[in-house]
Formats: sequence, structure tokens, C-alpha cells
Amino acid sequence: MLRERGLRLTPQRQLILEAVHELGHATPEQIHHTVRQRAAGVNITTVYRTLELLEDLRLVSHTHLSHGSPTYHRAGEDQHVHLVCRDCGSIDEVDPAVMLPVTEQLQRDRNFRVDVGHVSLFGVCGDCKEQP
Amino acid sequence: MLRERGLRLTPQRQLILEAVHELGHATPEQIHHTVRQRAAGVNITTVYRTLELLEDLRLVSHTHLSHGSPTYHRAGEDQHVHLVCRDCGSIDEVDPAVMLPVTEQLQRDRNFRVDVGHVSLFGVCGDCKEQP
DNA sequence: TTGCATGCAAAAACTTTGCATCATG
DNA sequence: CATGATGCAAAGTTTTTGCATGCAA
Repeated sequence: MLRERGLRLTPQRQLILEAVHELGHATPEQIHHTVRQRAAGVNITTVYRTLELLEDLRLVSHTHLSHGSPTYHRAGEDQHVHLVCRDCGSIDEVDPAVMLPVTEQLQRDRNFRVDVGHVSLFGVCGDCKEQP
Repeated sequence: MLRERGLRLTPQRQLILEAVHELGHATPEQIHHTVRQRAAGVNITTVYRTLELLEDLRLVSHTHLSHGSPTYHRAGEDQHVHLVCRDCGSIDEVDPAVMLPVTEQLQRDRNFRVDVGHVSLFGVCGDCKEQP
């Protein structure tokens, strides 16, 4: 995909994409930390630049979970909806199919096409509901 | 509500809450700008601290729209779901009822309670779909 | 009068930019 | 070997913190 666009395949880019896959959901800083374990010299700047690039290529996607930095995750075929617990911060994933009734209705009523791979739903997870 | 918790009602807090209501969806900086038109001395620090407080009290809520600062909006009775266009940045609001099928299923299957007032759905609005 | 709230300044956290050097294709 | 990519340093943004002062109750 990189070469198609006249771009270069570098070790840094490979490592960063691998880290996103391994971590599931991670901030630029967490990704940087993971990459550094394999290649100590990689700069945080490169992480930011590469994440932006990978997002352009639709290889990763990001969402904002409550406060702080955005988190990046794999994108593409196996999209998923995020369930973010506002109490414990856990991130669960569900099949985007759960959104179908909503996306269809919004398509009909508002002519709005929801980007399902980008959805994060805030709330309270089962564990936290039991411990108020 | 403030007094119930032993907190104080100050002009700054009133103005900030008013600004959130007037603006609909606004970043801390936009809120600060609006508040300053009525009271020039109000500090951005106070805006941040007050928004956090008002969120605690469930009087406002925030969501993250793509990149940049979070946006704050009124919360409480008249909750709404946000439709954010990734192309033109417009923010539309819809009745949270559209989410009912999803929230019910997640409640059943995952024991996850969705905070409907906090939902933002990314996608492409009708206007932008016609102009690629 | 009490102590919560504010303003100010400074620090912290996060992200972007410019430029010389490196290394992919 | 041309030019896209990286590392470094520095600047830009956004948010948080510490502390003295101010003011609501």
C-alpha cells in the first residue's frame, strides 16, 4: 500500500503498525513505549507522523476516550464498536452489527452515513455497576 | 444543586453554564471567549475548573469531536445524540430514542449501560455525501 | 469569619514544525 | 543517488497545579 503511493517501507513504520495491533487500543505514548522495546532510537515524532499516515491509508483509526490523548487501533476488515467504561476505563469491543438498527434509521431519516468503525459508546460496564 | 454539596454559587459559574447553553457545543476556549464578553476578568483556568465541576453535577457533558479540544454541552433532561460530519464538521442532534435497540441489546448481552447523553456518531452528512 | 473559589503565573502534558542527516527504492 | 523519512531540538497548544487573595454563605 505504501509503495502504491510512492512512499517507503521503513522499519519504524512496520514496528509502529505492529505495536498498534498488539496493543489493541493505545495512545501515541504507549505505542512509542512498545516500539522502543524493539528499537530504542525511535522518536515520538515519528510515531505521531506515522499514525497520521497509517490513518490516511485506513490501516489504523483513532477514537477519543474521555480525557487525554486519543487511542489508536487497527482498522480495515474487522471493524468494531468500542464500549468504554467511564468508571474503570476498560474498553470492550462488540460487533458493529449491533449498530445496524441505528445506522439504518439515521440513513433513512437524516441521510447520515455512520462510520461504524469509529464509534465509541460510553457508559458503565457490568463489573462497575455492581460496585457503586 | 451547588449548595446541597456545600459549594458556592458564583457569577463565574453562572456565566459559564449560561455560555454552554447558548453555544450548544463549544470548546473550553470558545466558552471562555463568550464569558469574557460579559465579564472580561474571567480566567480560562476557572472555565476548566468549572466545566469539570458542572460535569460532576451532571449539568453539562462533553464529547470529543475528531481532533482537538473536547466540546461541552448541556446535559440532563433533554439529552441528545450527536451526529458529527467528518467532512464539514457539522454537528446535528437526534433523539436518544434512536439508540434504544442498541442500548437494550448491550444491556442484555454485555450488561453494559450506555450513557446516551454522551454518544457521538461520526460519519458523513447528507450535504457532504452529494459533493465528493 | 470560614474556607471555597478565583486569578495569576508557572509547569506539565501533548502535538507540531523546521532542518540537517539518513537510507529506501 | 534522488528524495522521502527520521531524529533532534525547539516552538506551539492545551490543560493542570500552587499559592495568595477575594468573596459567598
